[in-house]
Amino acid sequence: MTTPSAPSAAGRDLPHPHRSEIRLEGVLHALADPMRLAVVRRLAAGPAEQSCSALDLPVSKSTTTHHFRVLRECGVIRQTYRGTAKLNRLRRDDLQALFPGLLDSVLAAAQAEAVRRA
Amino acid sequence: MTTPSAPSAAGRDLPHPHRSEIRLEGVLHALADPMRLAVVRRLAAGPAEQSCSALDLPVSKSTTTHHFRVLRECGVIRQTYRGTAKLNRLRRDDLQALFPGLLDSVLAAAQAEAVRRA
DNA sequence: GCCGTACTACGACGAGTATCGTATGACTGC
DNA sequence: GCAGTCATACGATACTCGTCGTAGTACGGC
Repeated sequence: MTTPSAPSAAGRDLPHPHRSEIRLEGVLHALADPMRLAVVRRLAAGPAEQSCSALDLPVSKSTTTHHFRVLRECGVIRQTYRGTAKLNRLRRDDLQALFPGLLDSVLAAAQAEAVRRA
Repeated sequence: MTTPSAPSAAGRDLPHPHRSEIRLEGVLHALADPMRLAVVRRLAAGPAEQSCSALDLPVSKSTTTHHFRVLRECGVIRQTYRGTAKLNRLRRDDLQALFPGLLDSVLAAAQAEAVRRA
């Protein structure tokens, strides 16, 4: 079937909360899970856009999908399709505008704790 | 029934995690709940030490106790008995030493969101 | 068209948690 | 001693969440 008005590369759209809909408690809840915090740390440290499978979490595919969905629905990451892959990137600008310094503090805290535990 | 090894009167001690035992994910989890975040905000804004009942949360006494316990066990607050009341205060120093700027960022974010919603 | 890859949707299960009511313990003041 | 206040402990309940497996959809290449 021919998609009339949809470009093939980005045919599927995913729902994202608008900047004004992002809630602090949602962001904190999303970051409070170790698996999701690890995802955010790697998105912050590595390339700006990374696919779900590139992060290779130590859980099943289903669970990986679940965590990425939580991060997206809470406004922490933005997801876009690119062929069969889905690319993820941090919503740094939106988070910085809403909660200045919060993301950086959490990332620095995570880094500090990782160093401390090593 | 006479408690044989009754903990002596004024010396009721409550277990607190040592500074080195405080985990980032625990702190974030504690702060992700709206009720607990409200408690922390009021402890930060008001007098340094406030009793449990002084905050007058819109939940039952049992639930209030539960939330204070979570905050204490995650290392966010310190609780000490004073007569019949129990005084709560933020562990600002410990949190600042472990995760510099984190608590202030969260408090500022909560304040910003409260203003935005008004 | 057919197959492989990447991700999703759905249902299920166990663990954790937020809430409550009631009963209990600790302290203060009479 | 007795009563009142503050907070706790315990059990119950309903809900959320993290995890999985299986079945299914979308895309790209053969």
